[in-house]
Amino acid sequence: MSDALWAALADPHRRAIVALLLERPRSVGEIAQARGLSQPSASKHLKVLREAGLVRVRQDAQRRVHALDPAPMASLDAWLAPYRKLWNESLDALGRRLDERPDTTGTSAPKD
Amino acid sequence: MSDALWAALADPHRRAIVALLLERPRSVGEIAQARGLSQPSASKHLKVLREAGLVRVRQDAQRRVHALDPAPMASLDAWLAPYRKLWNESLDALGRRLDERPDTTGTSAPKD
DNA sequence: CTGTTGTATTCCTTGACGGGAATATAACCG
DNA sequence: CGGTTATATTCCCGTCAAGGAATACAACAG
Repeated sequence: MSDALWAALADPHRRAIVALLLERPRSVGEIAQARGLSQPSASKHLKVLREAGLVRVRQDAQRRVHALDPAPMASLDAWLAPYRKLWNESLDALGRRLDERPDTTGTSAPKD
Repeated sequence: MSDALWAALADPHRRAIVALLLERPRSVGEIAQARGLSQPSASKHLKVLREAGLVRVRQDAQRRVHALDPAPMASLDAWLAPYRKLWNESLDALGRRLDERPDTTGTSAPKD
């Protein structure tokens, strides 16, 4: 449950990279092109992901093939676990309430 | 999958607040004291959590009692789902995944 | 209305983060 | 060896978020 993990995933580009690597390992160049990033930018983001333990590198000639390491995700899942119970109850209750009363129960809608 | 949600949870103080609210709803002052935050700081963090939809507020006299709304956590869970498969399948298979591309490099020992 | 409590907001400063350009490093090929 | 490809790193800069102090605002008690 390191801060580094959260910080790494807080960036949309990095989440996109992680999603890319979910499909298959890719080189830095592939990632940069796929996400429309400059090469240095991709390299830097990958460094953050590496240091968060989310990604591992294998060297293939001049290429550096990055692969997802889903292990840290498990700690996210563990962190999420206590809340999971809650939202199951909440959604359940909400559904019931909505069935009974079609009313705006301030569920969310962050208006601004 | 709003960035606001990730940004809100990227901060350790805010994760701590969320954990506090998992136990029971609390007023701003209680939260500030429990986490050793100044009152303005607590108020600001709670605002971020509110705007991320993670917290809802009920007014009790002059107090503002904040309660956790676990619903947004569900989107985190959904985001996590594809990765959950990976680490559930078998962590042993990770090594195989990393060596997915057959090559002459016989060094399979994971570095880092 | 006046004072008091609880909370929100503003102002300011500081440090971290991300992007771009240029450059450095590494691995390969001839 | 020199040259080429792939990636990493550095430097600079604009932006943004967080913290502290002071203040504004809201709800209540009398």
